Amino acid sequence: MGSKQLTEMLKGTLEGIVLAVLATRPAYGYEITARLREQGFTDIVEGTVYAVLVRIERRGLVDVEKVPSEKGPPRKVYTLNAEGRTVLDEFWRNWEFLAARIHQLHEEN
Amino acid sequence: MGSKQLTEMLKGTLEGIVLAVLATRPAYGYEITARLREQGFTDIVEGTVYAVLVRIERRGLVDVEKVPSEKGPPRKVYTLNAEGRTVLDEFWRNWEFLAARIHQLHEEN
DNA sequence: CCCAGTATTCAGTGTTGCCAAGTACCAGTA
DNA sequence: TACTGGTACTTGGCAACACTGAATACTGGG
Repeated sequence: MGSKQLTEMLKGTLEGIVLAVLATRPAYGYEITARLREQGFTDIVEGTVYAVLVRIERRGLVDVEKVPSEKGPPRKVYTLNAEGRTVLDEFWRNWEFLAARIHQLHEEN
Repeated sequence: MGSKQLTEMLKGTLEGIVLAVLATRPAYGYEITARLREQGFTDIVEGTVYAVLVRIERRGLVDVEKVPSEKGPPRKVYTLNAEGRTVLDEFWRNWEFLAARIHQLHEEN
């Protein structure tokens, strides 16, 4: 990434970000990467997103379906399932906790 | 930490948090740990904070002074210097960027 | 003299995002 | 046919980071 700091910050949040993207609608890796790039994560690399997807699939947070593409190899479409929604909810709680503490620290400066 | 998720989220932010604490006033490791615990990071362990302090000292973000304590071994008091303030400012920028993206994602759900 | 509280250090572990390269499939073009 | 470029996924190695657990050291009170 542009900043080493931001890279470290993404650890732990990128997974939640991907889950949140999938919560709006099912998607496949290449698409998710593109969407994140549009949304400002300009330096996000495909390999990173795919690694997250492999992980959340192995942990059973998503259902996977292979869908043929006219433009290339088959897409692996990921759909957030109940388990994933639970983890996403936990992510939001943790994020809000952390954001609140950090906001407080920012005020004190 | 209580949650593995929160642990991962702390990567990259804990350093900023410590810098922010030092920005309010100089402090030593044991004290910082205690303050963070009071502020809600109940499961933060001393070893973790000390590791951050070693790192930011090695990178020249703080000035260090050994101060005798009546209650135990000498304290290493850390003071944020100009270099550290620069890194802290960068942290705030990165944090706000990330928080904005994630907030946006939260709205879309 | 031991114990609890204060205060710091350090080796080892697991998770994570990044990097780089490779594989595979298709359409258009020369 | 051969070549290029865009699409789409996989993988091995690396560095950074927070956590664990244990060790060390200093002080005052029972």
